Amino acid sequence: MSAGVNLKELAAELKLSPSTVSRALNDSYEISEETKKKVVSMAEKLNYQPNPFARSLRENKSKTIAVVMPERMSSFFAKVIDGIEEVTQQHGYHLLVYSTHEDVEREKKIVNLLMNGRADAIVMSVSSQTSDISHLTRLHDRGFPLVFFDRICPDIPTTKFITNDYESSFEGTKHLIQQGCRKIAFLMLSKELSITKERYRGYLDALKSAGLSPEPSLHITCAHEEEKNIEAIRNMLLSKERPDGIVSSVEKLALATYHAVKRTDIKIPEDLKIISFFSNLSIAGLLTPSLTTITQPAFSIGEECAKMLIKKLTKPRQPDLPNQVISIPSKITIRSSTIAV
Amino acid sequence: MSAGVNLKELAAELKLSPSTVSRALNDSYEISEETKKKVVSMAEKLNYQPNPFARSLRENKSKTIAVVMPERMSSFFAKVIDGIEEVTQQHGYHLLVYSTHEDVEREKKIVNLLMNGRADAIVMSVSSQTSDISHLTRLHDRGFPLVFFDRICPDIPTTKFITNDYESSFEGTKHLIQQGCRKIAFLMLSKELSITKERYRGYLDALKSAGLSPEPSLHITCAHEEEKNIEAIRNMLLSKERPDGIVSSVEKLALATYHAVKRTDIKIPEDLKIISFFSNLSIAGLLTPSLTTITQPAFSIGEECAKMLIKKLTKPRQPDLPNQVISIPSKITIRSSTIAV
DNA sequence: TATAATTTCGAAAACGTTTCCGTATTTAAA
DNA sequence: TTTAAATACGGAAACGTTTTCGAAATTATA
Repeated sequence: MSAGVNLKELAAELKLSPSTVSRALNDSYEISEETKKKVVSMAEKLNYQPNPFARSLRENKSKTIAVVMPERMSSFFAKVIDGIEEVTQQHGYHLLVYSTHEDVEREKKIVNLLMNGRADAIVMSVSSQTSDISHLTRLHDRGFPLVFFDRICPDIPTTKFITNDYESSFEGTKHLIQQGCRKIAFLMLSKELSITKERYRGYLDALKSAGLSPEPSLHITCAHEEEKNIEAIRNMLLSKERPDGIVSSVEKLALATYHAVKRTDIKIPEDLKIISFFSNLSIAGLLTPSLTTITQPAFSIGEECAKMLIKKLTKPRQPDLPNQVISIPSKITIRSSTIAV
Repeated sequence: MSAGVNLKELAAELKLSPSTVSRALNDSYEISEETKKKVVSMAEKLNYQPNPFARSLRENKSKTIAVVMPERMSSFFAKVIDGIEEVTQQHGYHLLVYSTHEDVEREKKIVNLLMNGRADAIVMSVSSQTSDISHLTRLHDRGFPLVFFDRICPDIPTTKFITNDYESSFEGTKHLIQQGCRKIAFLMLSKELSITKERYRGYLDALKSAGLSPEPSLHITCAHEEEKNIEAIRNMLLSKERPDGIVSSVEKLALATYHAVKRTDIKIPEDLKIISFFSNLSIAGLLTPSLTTITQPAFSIGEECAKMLIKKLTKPRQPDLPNQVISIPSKITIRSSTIAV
């Protein structure tokens, strides 16, 4: 491992004290322009790189933000992180990224590890197993900057970024009804999740306002293995109460539905219409038939999370992150899977 | 922000010196079992969390590994990172993740930032623009632990993890030929990339061994926007030299091909057969027709990268990372897109 | 019993920054 | 001309660990 010069050596080379060099590099007003020039040019010549740990130790901040999310293999989360990175990188921040794999125990472990100050803030989307949120409240109670996105904890008084889950789901369901559906299924992740609650509520209200009543056997909760999901959906599709429409509150289950349909002789959209929350637009257009989607503004959500945190972390005397829910609307794109025939 | 006790305060509480407490917590042989118990239990009681920066500064290591890759929105890279995380997490390492967005300037910036020791090692897959590799050689020359995967730099003498690109491409092309294709196109990312070179070579050799000759107009290089790719492929499909088979060396271009085909009346596999390097298996089976794939062992590649680095970083006197290319075979799964008709 | 070895712990240095404090020199104000 | 303020820098402490060195107390050896 190579050394590289440190501040003391750089100072010796310049015949200046370390304090002066440090101040010169940090553009302090106490240093003359002349010596600043000298210091900067020598620093470049010797390729001086400040030690981030010494700096973190002294300043008590790491210039690092942690992202904790349930999975990586999802275009939604990938885009959110891209959005976060876009703004944090401009401010010289680094990103620690963790996947909980939908496992609350892993989530707890990660959060507890992060409590030691390795990161200056956390942006988080909870696992589908997370119902006990004591590890997160503890974090927040300690004054640790924390924002949520998508899968939020409503009870923790901090800033949360979501899409208009209720309205999108309502509109999506309404769209199915307008296209003639009368028995509409709802596919979801764990019922604990904020997003499923909201989307479920939107779905129910849309049914109600159309005079339709929900059918419990048409409400499917996500299992861990894809194959199980496919079979559960297939069974529903072949059951007595078979639906003529599906609202999927999560990308994964829309794909599982297409798999399930492939194993039957059901035709989309003739026998079954489907709309889904979905982020991978390229794929949505490629499915047969192409899928009507509710697209969440993933990149923007990431950007907004990051902006909020950067402001909190870089401005001098910022108040706590306000207890508010910021909603960025989704966009419904109608494709073939919901065309009335 | 909350404090939490530090070592000195913990020591004061125990009426011991900081050095003793430190040694007790690190299970040093110099400390009696009795005081170890006391220290550990008090540490738990006060929820003592060692400051990672003080530790990093003192020990000159960060327990952090950086991952630098060209994009996040790819199931291949997502799976690789999952694999890396799987083993690093077990050893208490953290992951800094960076996306270059296929931009070599961003890649350089990131690599230069990492030179200051924020991470103990880097696992890297270069951008498609990367031809000048001086930023990477400099890193390696300084003795910085560095491994490559997938898109490697052959000229940097360190460990690289790839799949059997040449053979897979050869076999994939051969498969098309066996299914009756005679004019086979090749879709690729930048020609600079190790993977395209190898896969292209496999493709060419397969053509040659079948007595076929390559047609330059059937070799398409990836552009930045998806739409451009789709149009380029569509133009090729409608040109005079239209192919009856396609080998796509990258997932993105297989999807672009399906988009392009949708805009013509060409039928897969009747008029055109296609095979592609592809990681998103669920999607591959859902495309119409389902796509014959060459699946890289993404998760394993990630695991192996991490294992190699962990060994280097945790064992006491390890030699430099050996200059070798480790290949983990891909798996070809034949689906409908290459069925002879 | 005297000496050597072992066990168990403490004091202090070190890691590389930033910043508080002090001070010499120069410039402005009285 | 005398005093006050501004400018430009150095010395040293501090951040929270780990570890080197040393030493006291205990145990084993001669």
